[in-house]
Amino acid sequence: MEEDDFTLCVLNNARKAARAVSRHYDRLARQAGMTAGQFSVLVAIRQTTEETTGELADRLSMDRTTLVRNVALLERKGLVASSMSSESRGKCYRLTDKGRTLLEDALPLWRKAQGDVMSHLGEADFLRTISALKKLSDL
Amino acid sequence: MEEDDFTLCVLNNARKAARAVSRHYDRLARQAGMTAGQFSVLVAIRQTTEETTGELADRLSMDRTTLVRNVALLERKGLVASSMSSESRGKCYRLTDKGRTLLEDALPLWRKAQGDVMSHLGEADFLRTISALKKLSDL
DNA sequence: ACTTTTAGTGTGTATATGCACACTACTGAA
DNA sequence: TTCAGTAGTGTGCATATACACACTAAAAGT
Repeated sequence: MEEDDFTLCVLNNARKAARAVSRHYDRLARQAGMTAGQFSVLVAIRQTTEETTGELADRLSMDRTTLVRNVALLERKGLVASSMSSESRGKCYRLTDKGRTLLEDALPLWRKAQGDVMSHLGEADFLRTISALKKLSDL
Repeated sequence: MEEDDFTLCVLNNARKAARAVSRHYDRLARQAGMTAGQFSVLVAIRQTTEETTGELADRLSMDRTTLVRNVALLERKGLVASSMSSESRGKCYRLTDKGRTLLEDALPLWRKAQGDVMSHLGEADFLRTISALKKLSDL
């Protein structure tokens, strides 16, 4: 029967995994003067051309208002600049030079973190894990 | 060569997945008057016999101080009670009757959430995903 | 023209997360 | 017996997360 096996709780396992991963990347990111979350947003903005805040938030599976505050922080730090988009009445964001440089500094640390996970999981499981996470994201 | 493919960023994907899953479970949990995170901690405490705060935190891959505040909140809500352990100089936690009842109320919602994920992933992928998440947790 | 819909913006409040730090009390060795 | 180590506790600060709510302005219907 096996009802209510909490070792199979997706919530628990997903949060535990995210906390563990975040901690690992965070410790490295701090060496470059930012948090892991900030790194994620910077990367997302770098890939952006003309995305509205809501679209960017969707791409990160993040609440729009969460992103607003994250980006506001990055603007205060001088890493990101915003302006109104010509079409589509939305804001758009871009990295400042400082932001681009900082991201460049953080890249070797990111590569190390990725390598750490890779060697922890093994190459085959690494790709399977990524794809499992992606599938969960569009729940 | 394919250097620096951020679609393979473990941090990004893990956080995205956790946000998506948390949101889903959270919306259901709120119907029972708690958050998804509180549900997780309540479940963990229910399984506890004589665990110190640090051990409980480890089991959740959560920082000890984060857990302290989560539990303090649950105590204020009257769902959890704490006392000093006889051996091992640590605190130990237990559900109050109110906590046990609330958890009971939340169970059908939890089962629905698990079912939603199950049907989103398919049964085989479900188990593979859980095991991938577990592996990430002890990074 | 004006009013409604709609696509976008931001703020208030509550919770979650973790690092740095400080505190307390057993435990054991000089 | 005092004192260093250690296993535990909690707080200050900064950030992250999301829901409810309120606001603004473009688009579109009448």
